[in-house]
Amino acid sequence: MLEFAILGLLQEAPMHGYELRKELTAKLGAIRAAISYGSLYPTLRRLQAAGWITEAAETPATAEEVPALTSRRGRVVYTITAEGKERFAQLIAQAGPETYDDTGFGVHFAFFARTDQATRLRILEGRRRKIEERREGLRDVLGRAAERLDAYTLELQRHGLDACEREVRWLEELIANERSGRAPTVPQPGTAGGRREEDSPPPPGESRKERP
Amino acid sequence: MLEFAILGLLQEAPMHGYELRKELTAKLGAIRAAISYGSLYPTLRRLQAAGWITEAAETPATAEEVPALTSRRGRVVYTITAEGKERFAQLIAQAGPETYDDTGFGVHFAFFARTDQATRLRILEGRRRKIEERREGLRDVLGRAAERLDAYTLELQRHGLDACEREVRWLEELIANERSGRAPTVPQPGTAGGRREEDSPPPPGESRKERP
DNA sequence: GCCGCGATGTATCGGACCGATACATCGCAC
DNA sequence: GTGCGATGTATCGGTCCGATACATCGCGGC
Repeated sequence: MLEFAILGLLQEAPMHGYELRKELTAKLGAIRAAISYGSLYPTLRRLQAAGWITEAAETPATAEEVPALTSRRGRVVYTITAEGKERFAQLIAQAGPETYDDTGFGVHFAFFARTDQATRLRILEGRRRKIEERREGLRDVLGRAAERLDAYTLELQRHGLDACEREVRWLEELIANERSGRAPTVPQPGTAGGRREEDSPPPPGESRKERP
Repeated sequence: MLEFAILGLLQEAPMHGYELRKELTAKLGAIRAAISYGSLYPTLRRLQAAGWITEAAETPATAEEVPALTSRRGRVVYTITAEGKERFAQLIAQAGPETYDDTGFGVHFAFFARTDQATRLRILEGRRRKIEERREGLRDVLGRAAERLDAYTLELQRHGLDACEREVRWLEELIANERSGRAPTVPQPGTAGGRREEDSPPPPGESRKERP
């Protein structure tokens, strides 16, 4: 998951760790609290070892001025490689069942602007199915096992059920939108030619179809 | 978290691993998919080593009938000890900031029937504060950094913001309800006078001192 | 002048939890 | 009589978190 998010973010610009964490937190704020350095740095090292990103100590722009007086630990800037972009594309293409759990879905969704329409649709439908299953499970418990559970547990289930129903509706809208809207499929990694606009996705969701 | 949930569940009845997982999944279905055996069994071992639960191989009721013909691996039934109950009470009393994240809150909430009212209130308010902070963060991003993000990411934030607002409202209701005396449930009065027989709520400091 | 303090910045360590996997038994439908 | 899904116990590698440590920088207050 983190690997995917990092590769996705670094395609927008090279960054150092701290910055990466901030951007990650901003982009994924809706689904995760904040990425821990305890996972970020080891993952960066792993990605570098795999050749998907390169690491470069920041050169002090004021060149010879500041030599090695205090052995300043410079910021380390990470840049994605061609292999890294390839890897990212591969991860998108693979997008399987693990992509449908809460975190996995959220992270993939956050990078839908870099995902082709067919895959977007596949992920949205997979997620919907998963949530529908969870919804049925909750309905079962609320129906059949209600008397075995205390009132607080039941209230928790009700709240969860409500969230499920709401998310299914949200997904329905997104799916309908994706299908009808003619998907100006965004910058495809690999297809070198053409526009390098990083955000020109189709307008998703939106739709204020509230009861008037 | 798992430790807490196991100690809580085993106070209702002794169980073996498989059963424990099923009950756990039913009780926490709203917040977690399913507990993995890869965490369940090691945790059981840890709890046993700490003396909070005891492990007993199930005795084949049909005693001498089935000796050691196939070296039948019997089911292992776990029972909570007095120290275990103490530990559970202690975990409730400690309930700090880690209790306010998604999973931690959910698990604690699921055992509110075994939690005294003051602690319930503290947890609900801590959770509310936390969600309010997340909400403000999302509003910030949607307000200030909106043009930096693509339409999908924005839609994700909007959906997250909506969920936050909804949860805050839910918590408000629960808190008001908790303060105004009795009744765990929020919207439905439903369950009238029924007394639960299996969950005897005799937690550390329940009963009187209610503020009508 | 200098002192604390919060933001920036890199990094490690132990532990919690997951997903895949393995293996064995039981009852039942085909 | 055989396959197959539910029941049942268990391990292993890997991901990620929370706590912690340490260093620099700019700023306001004393």
